[in-house]
Amino acid sequence: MVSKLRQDIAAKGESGGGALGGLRMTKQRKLVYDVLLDERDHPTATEVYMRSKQRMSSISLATVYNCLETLSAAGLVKQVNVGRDASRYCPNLAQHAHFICVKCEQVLDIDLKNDKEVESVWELPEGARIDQLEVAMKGVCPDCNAAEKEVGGNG
Amino acid sequence: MVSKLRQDIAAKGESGGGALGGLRMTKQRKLVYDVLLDERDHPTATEVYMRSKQRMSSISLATVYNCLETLSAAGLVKQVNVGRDASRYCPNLAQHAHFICVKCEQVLDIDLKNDKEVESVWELPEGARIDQLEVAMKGVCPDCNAAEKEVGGNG
DNA sequence: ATTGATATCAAGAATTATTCTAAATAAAAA
DNA sequence: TTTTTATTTAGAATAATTCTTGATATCAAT
Repeated sequence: MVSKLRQDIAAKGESGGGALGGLRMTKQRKLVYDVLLDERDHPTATEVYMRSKQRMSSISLATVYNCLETLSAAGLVKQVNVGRDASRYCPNLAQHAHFICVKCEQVLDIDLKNDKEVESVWELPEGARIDQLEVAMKGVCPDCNAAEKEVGGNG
Repeated sequence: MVSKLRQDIAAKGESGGGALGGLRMTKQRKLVYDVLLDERDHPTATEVYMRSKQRMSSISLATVYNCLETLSAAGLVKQVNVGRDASRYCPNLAQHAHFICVKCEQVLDIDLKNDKEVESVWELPEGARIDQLEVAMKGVCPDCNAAEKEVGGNG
């Protein structure tokens, strides 16, 4: 049921409408999804709301939250949590980690190396079923790191 | 300065008192730390508060938050975030991941395999400095998984 | 012990992200 | 068109956390 929503959005890329086992492809959902695709900078719900509002002034913050939730449940979007900060959202479905720069606050996608598995480095408990794996890194991004060295020079 | 607090707590294990470059080893901090050491089930701040209150009825929630923050900053305690749930705290300083069971909500420490590095599986951006790495897994723990199969038997 | 400076505590107010509620609207099915 | 169901909207409610302020405790020096 949820997978049909997914298929629908991916295939059509249009808000043609149509029932999908109960889930509907609405203007709002399409808009929110487009906003995420257009600027892949891991916006928060509020940021998505502000961007969405520019194209559909009537949309509400609650609806943005609803849409993000629905899209996440449908597997089209990933909710990104780093520490206690507001959740961010990204439409990159490949397995990846997130890096947040404590200086400029930008979030970078970190891809998995070829032929590697995240799970392989952990002593996983036998008999457990793992549904989700969230990897978040905090630090200073290459840009800020370079800028820091130039100014401070304090090794 | 912060490392002295750390050393102090680790070495003495007592609330002897004493200045530590500004940071003080107070009864409250020691208590909060002891609570974490006594039951290593990754309690939330509120849970730590309730347990602490049994031993020091005058302690306040705000103080528990302060202590947890101080201990985290000192590197004695790790703040564990899984999704948007309340932060949990653990005194396990070895590098490890966390697994939370969506059924029983218990949190398990997942150790790193010998000779493995988490970083090794990721395409890390060159020039970045990584200060923190948080790995959180969600799923069903071995116990709940076994119980589930007995009852449902569904797929 | 007394004093002065500073760190910490406690209680409650404030903040913030998020979820909930209920009525209105839109879309699909009949 | 009518009926049914899903969704949107606005605002209230919630929950975790942080902030504020005055009171207390601790430290360092006398």
